[in-house]
Amino acid sequence: MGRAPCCAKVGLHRGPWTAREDSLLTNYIQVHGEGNWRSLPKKAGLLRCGKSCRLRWMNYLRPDIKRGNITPDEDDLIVKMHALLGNRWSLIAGRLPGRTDNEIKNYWNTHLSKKLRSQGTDPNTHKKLSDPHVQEPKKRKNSNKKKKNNPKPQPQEEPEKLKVHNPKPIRIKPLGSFSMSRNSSFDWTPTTTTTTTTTTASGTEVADDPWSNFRYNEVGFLIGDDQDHDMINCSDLECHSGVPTSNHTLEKLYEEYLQLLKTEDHDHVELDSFAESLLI
DNA sequence: AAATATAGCAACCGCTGCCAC
DNA sequence: CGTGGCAGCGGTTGCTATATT
Repeated sequence: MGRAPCCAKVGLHRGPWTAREDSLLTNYIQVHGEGNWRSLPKKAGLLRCGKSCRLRWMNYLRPDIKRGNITPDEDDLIVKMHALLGNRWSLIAGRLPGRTDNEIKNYWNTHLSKKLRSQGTDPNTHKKLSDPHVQEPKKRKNSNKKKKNNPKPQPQEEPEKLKVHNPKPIRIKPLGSFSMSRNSSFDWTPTTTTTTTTTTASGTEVADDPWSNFRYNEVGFLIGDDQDHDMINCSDLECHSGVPTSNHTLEKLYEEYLQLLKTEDHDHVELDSFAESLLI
């Protein structure tokens, strides 16, 4: 089909990112902000496809990324959100501050689907399997025949794991007067790194209520009534501070969701419609 | 200790939807 | 209204690390 590829493949770097490339990309975005991915690599002095730059930034370099150690609460939330939303990883990720869609997708595929299966639940339908052992995940095709040929050029060191929270902006489908602009970018500057901490490997600060994550992240996702923000970001500081948010429907929504979940054998139709409402 | 299998995750690919013209 | 360009998303692949034989 006549469409040109997103970038010319010739002369562009592919595969793992080097520390220098990471640095170039990070520095550029810190100065100019996100967006214009197509032209970004050229301006930043990177021999990368814009798409690749975007992915690297979104999944690895963003300062608000929280890496590793998915907590049991997050685990539980992912399962519940998946039951509602299916494989809409970006939506699920939007409710887990600091987590990326890619990370959640990987976590689901490697951990949660197996866990559910072992519990006798079909990870796709979230219904009980008649025989938990019937549907084993299919084995991977490649068995790593060729190894060590092309050692991965690892960055000299892991990017610093900043304990910053800028809950991921969520793309919301336009509804009425409220619309999203795809070109919106959050203006992150290093000064924002003073925001509060979140989960760490050694200890979690997640509240006892497993839905606290859900609740506060919802704030960052649905606000928009009284402002013209296209993408809403909400720091932990704001979200944990107890300051009432501008949207009471959030609480309502959350309560409604809780009610639905409380009923053990919840009606799927209701849940589906609730999920629909989340998408709007 | 070496070979092989498996797990985990970063990155790529290609499609879709939105927006501007 | 149709078309093209772009960003974003989800599925898949490829590579490394770790476990097992």
